[in-house]
Amino acid sequence: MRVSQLFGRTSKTAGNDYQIASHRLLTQGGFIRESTAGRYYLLPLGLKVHDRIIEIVRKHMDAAGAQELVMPVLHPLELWKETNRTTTTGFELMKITDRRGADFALGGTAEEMAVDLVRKFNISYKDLPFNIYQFSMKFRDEMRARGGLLRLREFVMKDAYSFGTEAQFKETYQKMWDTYKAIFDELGLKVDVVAADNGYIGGEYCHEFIAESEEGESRYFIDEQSGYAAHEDVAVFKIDDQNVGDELNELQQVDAERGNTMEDGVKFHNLPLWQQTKDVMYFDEATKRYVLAIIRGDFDVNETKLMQAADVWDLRHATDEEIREDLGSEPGFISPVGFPKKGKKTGYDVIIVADKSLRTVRNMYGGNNAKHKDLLNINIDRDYKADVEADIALAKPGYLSQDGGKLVAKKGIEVGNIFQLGYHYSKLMHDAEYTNESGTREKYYMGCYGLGVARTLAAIVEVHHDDKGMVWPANIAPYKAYLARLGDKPEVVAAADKLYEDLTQAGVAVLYDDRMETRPGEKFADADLLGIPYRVVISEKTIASNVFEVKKRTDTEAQMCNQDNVINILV
RNA sequence: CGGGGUGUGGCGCAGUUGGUAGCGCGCCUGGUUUGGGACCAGGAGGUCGAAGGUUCGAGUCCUUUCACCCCGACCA
Repeated sequence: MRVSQLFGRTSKTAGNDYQIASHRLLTQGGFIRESTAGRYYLLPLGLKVHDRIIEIVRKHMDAAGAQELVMPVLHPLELWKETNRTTTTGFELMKITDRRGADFALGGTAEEMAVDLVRKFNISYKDLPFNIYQFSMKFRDEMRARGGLLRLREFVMKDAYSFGTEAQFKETYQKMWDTYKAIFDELGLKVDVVAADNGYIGGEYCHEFIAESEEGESRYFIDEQSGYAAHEDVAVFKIDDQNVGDELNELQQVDAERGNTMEDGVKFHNLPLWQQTKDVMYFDEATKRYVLAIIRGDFDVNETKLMQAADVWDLRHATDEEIREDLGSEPGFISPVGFPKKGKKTGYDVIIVADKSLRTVRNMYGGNNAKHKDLLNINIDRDYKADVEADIALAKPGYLSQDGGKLVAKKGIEVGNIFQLGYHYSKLMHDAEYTNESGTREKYYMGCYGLGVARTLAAIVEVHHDDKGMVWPANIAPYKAYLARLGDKPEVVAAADKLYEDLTQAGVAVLYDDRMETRPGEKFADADLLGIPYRVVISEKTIASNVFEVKKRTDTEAQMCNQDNVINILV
């Protein structure tokens, strides 16, 4: 491709809106252009890289035995109703109505479609297991698009869906795990594989593939000794016993003229923070229930774990008014002891969720559901009962993992994930069954596997760039070589044209900077900005000494070589 | 959705107490240049995000609205 013909132009500057390296460089380099927030034009250079990534993903998916197909982008809303996901999805479903009034969802993920397709075939155990996948545009009405391609409202996702028996699943999951590792490895992205929360997708466990980056939105922990890695949402850690040997003392009501923070409690009673109860009042808008989370005073509540434990999904903090007027308690003095089962005014149910850490401490102290009233020697089971007891504690840097090593906090870009779905969809959807060996129908066991192509592209730029521009790994660079012609003298033009043709003949993808009257500095700057792996220079000087100048994007020094060498280096 | 901010040629910005819109980059033409983003001369390009209002007069003041950026909840 000749630069003079290339659609999309580089830019020397970028505005203040481009705060993230990948966003700025991809825009300046003419790889992408914003349409509206979260929706981008992918320009010829950007599309080339996008396509290379797709090729690599496809190669590995096919090698893993997955089969590519394409599903409609408009999903009948009926299907989403079947799994009740019109109300529970994390991303807002985009909806659309056709001329007959039929409702469709713009596909944001396609579990229902995959099941619907498979059940049309009346499959048997002989067909299992199999894995189908597609590359398709996904639409998500994200609350906030961010960082250029990092969080889009429209993006191409590779989404795969596996079907099999429960016994077969482990191998399928492992195969996808290995496949993802191989994909990201080939793409030049180091990823951490991290246990995470299934969220709206459903199922019991999943793993995210996260490229470590300051610009990432995913926070996770790693125990570098044991290799334990988990998303902040699900990370578990070792909780030390405190005074579990102590006798249970008698529950005692005391006046407590104190402020309503945890520190105020510590100061007033002169007792350790870990002995205090932390009581956090939530309300779930989805199920209209109050959730009282209780945890040891030196820990914080992990809201994701809490939502899992309480089986709710639209949690917010309760307001002071709700706490006072509906629940008859007092902010800062909430206690599970004698806490109402229902809201007085609203009649909404209250669920008490106790963290496991409450088993590591005895004779706790905390509020008594009234201003300036506290309780001493609170003990679970004896003084209150929890509706749910679970791990709802938030991991923090420096805590010990269950394997004993220190948890180190990291940030990164989630470029892919693999989900165990189990029977989640096959139970919710009718006829999601196969015929087993004895001729009866059984639910199949599923998994799904997502990978965002554009986000991966952005992550690669985040990891591979310097102050001059992008630095593409050779296998996904839009072109292998940037041929910069300096000067427009006929002999220079002739030599450059010839090398361009020769390299092209030899199968080297060359971006030929044939722009007339463009000065050398600008051509070098563009070569650097675009991050093409090799830069070849032809000028009067190189012609005079009968050489070509070749420089790797990552090197500072160029080398001189003859034509055969150029081709050898670049092929 | 909550909080903060911004909308003026393709891009980056200026525009004072309201007086009829400017600078840099880029683009086009001609010329001089050509190894790290040149210089000279000329030129094109803007219903100032949109709608309403106040006023003799609005980029500027008021109201409404839309879009975009940043922080939070969410995700490939």
